[in-house]
Amino acid sequence: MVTIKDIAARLEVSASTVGRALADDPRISAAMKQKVQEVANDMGYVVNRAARMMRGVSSNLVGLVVPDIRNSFYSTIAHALSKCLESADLQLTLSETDDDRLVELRHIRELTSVNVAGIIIVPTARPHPESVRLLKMTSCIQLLRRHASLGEHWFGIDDTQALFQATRHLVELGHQRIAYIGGTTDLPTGAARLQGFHGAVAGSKAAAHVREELGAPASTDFGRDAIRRLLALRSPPTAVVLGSVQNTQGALEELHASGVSVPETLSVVGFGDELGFRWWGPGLTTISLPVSELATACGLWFIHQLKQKSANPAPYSSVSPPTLVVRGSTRAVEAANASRAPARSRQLAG
Amino acid sequence: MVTIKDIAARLEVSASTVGRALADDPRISAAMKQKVQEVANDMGYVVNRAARMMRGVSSNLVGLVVPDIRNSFYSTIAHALSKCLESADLQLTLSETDDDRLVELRHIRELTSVNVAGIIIVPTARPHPESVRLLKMTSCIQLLRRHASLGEHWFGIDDTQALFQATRHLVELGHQRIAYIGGTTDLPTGAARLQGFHGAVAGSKAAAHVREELGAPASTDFGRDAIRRLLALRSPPTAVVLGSVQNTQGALEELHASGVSVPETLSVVGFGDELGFRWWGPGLTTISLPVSELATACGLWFIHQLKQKSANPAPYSSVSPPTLVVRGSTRAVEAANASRAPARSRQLAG
DNA sequence: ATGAAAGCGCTAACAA
DNA sequence: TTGTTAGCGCTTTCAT
Repeated sequence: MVTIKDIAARLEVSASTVGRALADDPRISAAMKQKVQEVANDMGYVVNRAARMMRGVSSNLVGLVVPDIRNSFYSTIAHALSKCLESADLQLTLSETDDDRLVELRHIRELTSVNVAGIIIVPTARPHPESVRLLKMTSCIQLLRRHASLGEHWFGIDDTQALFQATRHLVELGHQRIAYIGGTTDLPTGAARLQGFHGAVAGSKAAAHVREELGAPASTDFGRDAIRRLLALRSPPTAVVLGSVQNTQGALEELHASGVSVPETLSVVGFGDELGFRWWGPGLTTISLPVSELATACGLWFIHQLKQKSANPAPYSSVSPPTLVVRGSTRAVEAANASRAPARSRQLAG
Repeated sequence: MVTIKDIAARLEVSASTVGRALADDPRISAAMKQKVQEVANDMGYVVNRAARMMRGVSSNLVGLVVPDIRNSFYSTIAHALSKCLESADLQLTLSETDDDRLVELRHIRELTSVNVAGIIIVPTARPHPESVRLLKMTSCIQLLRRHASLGEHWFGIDDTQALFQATRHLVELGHQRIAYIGGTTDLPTGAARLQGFHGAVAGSKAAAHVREELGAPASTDFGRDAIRRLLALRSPPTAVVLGSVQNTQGALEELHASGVSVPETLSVVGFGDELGFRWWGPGLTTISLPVSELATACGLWFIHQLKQKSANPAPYSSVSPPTLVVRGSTRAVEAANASRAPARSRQLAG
């Protein structure tokens, strides 16, 4: 490895001169800078970040901590952040937690030990106290999910609004037996989405016939099974709204496999707008979330915050609005349906 | 930050004792190790990797360099590697090149400057000479794509075989006017796939009626446009085989949008087996690639190689076989079709 | 079984 | 404008 000393030796100047020249220090003459640059290039010099870090400067590494990068939400985020941080000469490191707080802790430990410039995290449901302690010492931004103990910096999506819109759409189409398939309320996102769902049916005729299937949000299997259970009911729902991408994917597979006619028998509103949702059956009506924009906003803010380098940057949080994309998988309950099915339900309710 | 010295001070021993205890050095008494561990935990000590690295030890960072993490190939790889490396206490850093050799160079520079333990890379078509030089100094494994200048370590897929199988399937179904949509031959993968396609039609009646649409493999738009062009031909193909995931996705969207009946009018073989390909129209017949397994194998090998820490590890490369998954989007040319269409083609060929 | 001390490559305070 | 020197936290001889 060629070091600053090697360059200094070759030019017969001191190491600090070279160091300063490389750092574009105003005290160094242009001529010297020029020469240093040349020799550095010639010898193939690359800074040793480790050494630099020992002088207190934090690294140019930014930790991204997500549950699973295969989830397109997170790969979209990783991409957007990577692009964004690149312009500030920052490198992204990737850590996957699998939604396990111990794995999360291990990764956070790792990240602190390499002195990351900061951490952008989609936290697990209840982070380990030690994780919390470590994150307090770093500049940390939360993404999508928000956990109070991890500080005020948060970029997220209005999950309540998302499910409210989705469900409202079904209510307005006249659906009364509406089911929700989504994550449990452990995660703040799960709770918020469920709340949106309830908010939308509240006060409508649908309120009495609502059914929830809550499970692991990151599992396609759960989505599949939930659909199966719903279809097996004596009076199955006429519409279903999904509360997570994976659950949606599982549900779509099951619906496709079981040959249920959508939207004739069942209206479906998905969560997220994955590639392929457009061509699922009649086209999936779904909630589209501005994930990429969110991540970019987060990255920009992170860089900004880093530049300030004030010990306690102003807390900031932002919520982005979701959009409902209406395609073919939802329609108004048919007259026949409306007279037959609700009659049954009414009995149940009464 | 609590350092080794702080622990030493508290225990009233020397820093080296603490260091050794933490490193589980055999010369330290069990009792001392015990005490050191306790105090370290108590004070919340985390190693300073930068300091450690200055002592010559390379970091626990492994650079993963891919074109675009949103591509599910690469996110699958990132996931598998991350899981795999985690067990060896290694961290993955993520770099996206966008298939731009200058961006690639920047990232590789960055990675060398943080002294990564190694780099796992899906190289661009023609890496910059400086990139090549830098990579020579690191332990580097190539994934999927292979560039001779980057050494012998490579884990990939038999691309030729993949397209051979896919195309052969169509030939055996009696198709004669078969089109190929895929990447240009700049990339070794593109060249290999095209070769597989040609190999499969060679000697068959289809050989004379083959048509190629070569473009950007990472572009869904190209797939969309290519399909449009093919359908507009006076004598359009009866079957099409795809040579990249994104091209496939674009093609599927276009076919869905334009309402072409598959497989009646056109048989389609996709590339890769994405979530959603199963439910596209009649189910997409496609080439499934063992990407996750590949990445795991690569990760395991990387760890193995790291442990050897011999200067020149034995070069190794491995090719994994693809599998053809037959679903509804391909079928034998109909009798009517077989008599009508080829008649036309034969005139063209004659 | 433990301690003292040197030094990794770089930066920054202090000198010249 | 450039040089000298100290020290970041850790590992690793060499001593004890």
